[in-house]
Amino acid sequence: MKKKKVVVGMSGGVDSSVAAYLLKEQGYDVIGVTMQIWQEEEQSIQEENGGCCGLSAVDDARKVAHILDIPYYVMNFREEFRTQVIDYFTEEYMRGKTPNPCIACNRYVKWEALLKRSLEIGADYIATGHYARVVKLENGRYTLQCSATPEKDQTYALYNLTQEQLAHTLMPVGDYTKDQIREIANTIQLPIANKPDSQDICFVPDGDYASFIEKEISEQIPKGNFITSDGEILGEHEGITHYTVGQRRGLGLSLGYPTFVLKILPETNEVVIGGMKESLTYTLHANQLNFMSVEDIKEEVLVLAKIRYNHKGAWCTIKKTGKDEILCTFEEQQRAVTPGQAVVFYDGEHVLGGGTIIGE
RNA sequence: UGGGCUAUCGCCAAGCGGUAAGGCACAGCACUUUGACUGCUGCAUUCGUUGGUUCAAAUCCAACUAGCCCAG
Repeated sequence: MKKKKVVVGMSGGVDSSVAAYLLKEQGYDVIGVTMQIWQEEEQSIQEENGGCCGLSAVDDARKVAHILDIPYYVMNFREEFRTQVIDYFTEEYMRGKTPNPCIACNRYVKWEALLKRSLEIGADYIATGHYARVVKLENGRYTLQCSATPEKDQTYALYNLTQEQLAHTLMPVGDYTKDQIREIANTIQLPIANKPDSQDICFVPDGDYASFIEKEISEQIPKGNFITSDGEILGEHEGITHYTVGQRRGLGLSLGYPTFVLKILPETNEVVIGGMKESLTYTLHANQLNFMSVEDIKEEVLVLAKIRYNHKGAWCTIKKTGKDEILCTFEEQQRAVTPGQAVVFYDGEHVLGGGTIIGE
């Protein structure tokens, strides 16, 4: 029987390197690929930050591919990354929303552009080093199952994948814990075994995303007023792109009690501020839905929902309120429901689906 | 111009003769493949100024300065 061919997206990090190794051990015909998506920054900065998708990655990934004795290529996805991730990122912030670039990158760059090109070169699957598991259910649908390590579960960032994409996806790392993965990397003596985990937005290595946006659109974001929910002016803000709903630090407002961003109003260029209690809500509306373990939902369903990465999850009932709109009613109040962020629904260990948060 | 009140960290604010609480803000670190949240640590050798009383004053007294309130 002919070996199945799989393209592994290699970032040069521990997880994707071990993913390649595991697949090779499992008998796949493995091809290593690093996606070139962003290449402005200095290599030194990139390395310090351990970006997940930078170009310094190429050197490391190439070394690993050599050690594993698999073919290795670099593919250019800068155009897709620019339109699907960077443009989306800046546009969302300009609209007063808070985007999640990793989710967009996964959906449109990794699982659309990379998958397409991989299939073109004869691959059966693409694989990544994500901590998640692809499973096929009895109803015939593909979905994601939470990683073996709950603390390291990355299904949230992948909720947006389609059935077609999942059918061609392998995530071998999801069956292991982070410690086990590092152990494997050490055992097979990968030079990157102790490379730190990636974090922060990969195309904003210094973490100053607000300045990045101003550079992108080459104009100054206008200042405006901080107001209370009653409309009282509290002070001046640095431009709506500097804020996100739920944010506390960096407001410079001293009202005597902790204050949070409640709403961002791009029409009036105002940022609404209030106390902890005001940031709580029982409900959430979302659209741009994507279902995974089921084709759609007709009745109300009780699910566990995550409204941000690293959210522990909260019980709620979900109910469709339109063709592409859903209402989520939580059993307990949730803090800082943030427009632009994703809400992901879990049916036990499986991803039921998710969407983009519109508001309360 | 009389009379009264108040002046303590960027903001609010304890302190009432025994050697500067706390909250907010801010900074750093941790956490984190998004933005955030959260946690930890730091943050007035000094109490409007100048004198005085006292072993000892932010705390008592005096003058000065500034602000607030009432009377004109």
